[in-house]
Amino acid sequence: MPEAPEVAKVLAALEEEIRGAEIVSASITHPSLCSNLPADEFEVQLIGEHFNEFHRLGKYLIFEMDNHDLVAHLRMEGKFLVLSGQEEFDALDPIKDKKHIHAVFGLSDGRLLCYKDTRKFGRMGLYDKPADWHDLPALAKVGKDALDQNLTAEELEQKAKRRKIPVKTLLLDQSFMAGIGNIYADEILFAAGISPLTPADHLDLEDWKNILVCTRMILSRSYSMGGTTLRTFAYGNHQQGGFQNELKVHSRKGACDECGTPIEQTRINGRSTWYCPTCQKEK
DNA sequence: AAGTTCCCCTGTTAGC
DNA sequence: TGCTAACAGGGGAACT
Repeated sequence: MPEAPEVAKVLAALEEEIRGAEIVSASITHPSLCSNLPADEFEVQLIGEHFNEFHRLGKYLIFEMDNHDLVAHLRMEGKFLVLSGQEEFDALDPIKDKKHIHAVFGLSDGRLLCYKDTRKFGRMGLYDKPADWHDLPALAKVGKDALDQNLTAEELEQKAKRRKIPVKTLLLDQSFMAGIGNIYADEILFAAGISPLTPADHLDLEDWKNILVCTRMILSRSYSMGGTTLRTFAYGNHQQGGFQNELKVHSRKGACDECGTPIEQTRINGRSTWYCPTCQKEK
């Protein structure tokens, strides 16, 4: 479940390892991984390309190459592994690892960049370079990143005032604000003292200022802790996060840290949702 | 325009 | 103990 902090950790680790590297071979064994091109064409177009620049928008990873931009979304379980070479690949566990590697990119120094995704939900798109990477087709519907300093509470309030859906559902809408997933939506609303069930149009400008401050505080804190590892998240091949130890409501059973009221679990728009009925008021 | 439902996947967990 | 059903979840398509 990589959300903005986890995607940022993955991207930073990759940039450290493969910035400037050239792709000399490409093998895609799960064709639907490629969202906008046939897999064979995808493979051909990547040959000779270099990983020049690394960007993140919401939960998307953007690799600027020479003639293309590669846009990847890890969804729930996608991972990039950087292996020293074929020997290390051959030594992988066939059931736990090899079986779930759906793409292997050979680099000019002999290393292998592998994409592993147990549930095959992740996607990659390869596009001709646009003038601005914000213009990439895969990102057309993605709103401003939650950590974008140009994002204001005023525009959130404007967008939200015509929406009757629960505020939690709106926080998960990537066209509203990008980068928040199920874990941080719960944590942000706890920090803001707002019930996830509150209809979005019941919130005023002060509420949105509050939500935006809490969003930035929590996402930044989580990034500094290495992200949240609840199930399987890891970056830099094996490194796990630490923010799961600081979660106040998400996936927690038992008493609220602040007031002792039992944390409630419910389902909002099909998503498991945790909140404190005392600390978080419905408006 | 806004909201709802279904689908994609497979490993893990809950329940009988 | 062993089986099955439910669950986890982001985003996109199709629908009302």
